[in-house]
Amino acid sequence: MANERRDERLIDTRAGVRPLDERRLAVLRAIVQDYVGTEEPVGSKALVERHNLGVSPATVRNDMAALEEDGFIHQPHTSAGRIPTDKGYRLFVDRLAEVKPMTAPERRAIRHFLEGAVDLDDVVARTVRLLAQLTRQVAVVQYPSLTRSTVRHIELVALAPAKVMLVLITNTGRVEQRIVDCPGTVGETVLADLRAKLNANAAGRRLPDVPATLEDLPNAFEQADRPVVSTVLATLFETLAEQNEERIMLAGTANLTRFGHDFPLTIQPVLEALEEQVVLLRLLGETAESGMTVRIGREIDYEGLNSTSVVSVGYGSGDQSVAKLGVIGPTRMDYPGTMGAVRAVARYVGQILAES
Amino acid sequence: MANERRDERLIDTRAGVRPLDERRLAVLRAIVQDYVGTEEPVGSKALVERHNLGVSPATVRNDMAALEEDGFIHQPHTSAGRIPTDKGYRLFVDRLAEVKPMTAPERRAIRHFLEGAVDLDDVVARTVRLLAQLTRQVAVVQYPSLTRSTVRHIELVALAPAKVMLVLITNTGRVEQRIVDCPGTVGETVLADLRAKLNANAAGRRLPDVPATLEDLPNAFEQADRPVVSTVLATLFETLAEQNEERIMLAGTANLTRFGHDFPLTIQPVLEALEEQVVLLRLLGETAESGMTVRIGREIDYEGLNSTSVVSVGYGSGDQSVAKLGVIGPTRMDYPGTMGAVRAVARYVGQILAES
DNA sequence: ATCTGGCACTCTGCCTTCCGGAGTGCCAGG
DNA sequence: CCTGGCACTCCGGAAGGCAGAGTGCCAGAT
Repeated sequence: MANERRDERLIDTRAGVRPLDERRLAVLRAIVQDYVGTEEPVGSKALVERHNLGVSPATVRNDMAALEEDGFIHQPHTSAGRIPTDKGYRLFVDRLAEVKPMTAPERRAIRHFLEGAVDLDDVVARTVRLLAQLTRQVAVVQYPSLTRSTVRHIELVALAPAKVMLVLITNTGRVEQRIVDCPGTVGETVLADLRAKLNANAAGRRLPDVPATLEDLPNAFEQADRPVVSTVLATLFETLAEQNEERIMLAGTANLTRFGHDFPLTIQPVLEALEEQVVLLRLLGETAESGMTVRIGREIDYEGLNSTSVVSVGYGSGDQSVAKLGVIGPTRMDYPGTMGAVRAVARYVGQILAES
Repeated sequence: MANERRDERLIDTRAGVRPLDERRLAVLRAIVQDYVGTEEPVGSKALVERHNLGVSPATVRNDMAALEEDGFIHQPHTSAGRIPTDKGYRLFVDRLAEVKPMTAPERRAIRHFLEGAVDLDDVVARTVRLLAQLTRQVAVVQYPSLTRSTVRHIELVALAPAKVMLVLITNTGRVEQRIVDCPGTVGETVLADLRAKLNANAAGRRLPDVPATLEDLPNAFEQADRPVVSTVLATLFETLAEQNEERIMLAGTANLTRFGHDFPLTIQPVLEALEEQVVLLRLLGETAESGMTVRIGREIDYEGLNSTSVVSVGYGSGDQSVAKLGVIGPTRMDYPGTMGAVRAVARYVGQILAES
């Protein structure tokens, strides 16, 4: 008994002012669960009725007072129930919640739904819809980024004597194309030669590594052809480097209507944020490289999303993540369930990408 | 005087039960304008104060009673002001409103903003944002459709011995790619030959016309290669025919918050509709081939959008329209302004597309 | 030392009531 | 055919009242 207590004390150094004993944590957990379920401030009596805490409401009240003093819960008005604060959710997520795994039928359904996809666009589209449906929140999926992918093929097409179309195809199925205006006519043989050399050197490499391997390529050509080759290479490098081409797909905005009672105020800034690709990209970008990231309320450094939480995770075809996905919902969300869904979907998209 | 009356009678045969004289129309116009401005039912007294109708409130009341009987306006409750009905807006749009042209500075701004686009995606993205901003409503832009475009280039890339990637590039800058699983190995020479023949026959043609010109192509190849050629052709035709690949871009959903006072109810079905590409495509699809189309409230045969209006128009690089764009807003919208913005934007996108 | 039952207190949410204001329809007179 | 006047209706907000839920605290029980 004494030992247990000591343990908790150690764990809780950061979390609160005073040591949190087992029961208090249980109370917090119960509050979070009930509040998420009912959307209404939860009081001591209701708590002991719905969870068998084995103590009386009065005792729970004492614990609640302590939890409030430590900033984990909060009372909208005197004589109302308690609501978890951001800090309370944080503790809940970190210590009290288990990611809820999907059931076997759910997993089958996910798998089956994603397998029907015909191309990359479709994979992303299906993923985002699925995620929105599973979590009943707003889902965001980033397209597999160019940076992390490898080159599958580079194609050059002569459109006009001095105009070449450059097509870059990645292992994730993404296709980027650019028109190159060349400084002079481009012979078909040169083009074929260049095409062959490009693919020989670049195919299979990760995009950021490509420029290094091609640096000396102009020297392999006749003096006369070097300007053209250099121009094409420049465009290629530019395409490779272009980070801001990162695209994002969104679904489930209709779920915003279930956000809260005080409508326009809550929903407007969120809708605005969702329209800004930049914001979404930054949001996903802040996801940890491995493991799931949960950001809660004020932890998000974008004002419009201060009353939302974001659960995000990387996904990829191999062990390495090539892009991120996640959901955005009210801070009052079902964290275990949401995290379970996000993790499962990420896993399966990864598999699908690896197979194709 | 008598003549004038006869004219109106003729014009109004469809619109109402009784002939509508000039003043009654003026009253309707004033009601629509005021209601759009204030969002509140408008009464007789306020009307005569704000518009110089030259008659007393009592007279206006008589006109209003008539307008109501004919179904152009409607009273939310006894002793409240009047609100235009869908039918009222219809009459307003058809007979009482002039499309409001953009001012010169506005036109310059539009032009300038769109000219900054670097590729097709960017053009569409800029267009939709611009439209949302100008109208302060939800904007929808359809990508230039494959059907109306012409082939710029067809590219074949060998990915594996029996795997070919087919890339189709259209004159509007759109790129479609497909992986073809061939029934047997494909020689590089055959591939080159096929590529050359494909482009020779198809380049410059409108997409729907392409299949006819390529029908006999397999016969130009050795017996042994015909299965491969046929497979590639089949995939190409499939890609050409695939109407449902029509993509759409959306912006301005945050403007939905300005829809009405009774929130969740109004906004939810709209958000749901906006997530359904199919619905949006059908919506745009119903736009007339030439001229602007305005659909008001119940005229839209999709339940979720029954309290919205849609203003849409085709746009294109030449005189022919290659896709549609439009905005979705509350039936209570500024029709002249919205129509002006939609028309102007469509015109400029067309120009931009034609230039590139 | 900790939990518990009891009690007085507070506050919200809802319902009812109650006007003032806006708007109407109708009628009689210009 | 228009207009001023008038009685009527109804919405919307303000004020008051009441039940219910929840709290904090204290004294007694374990």
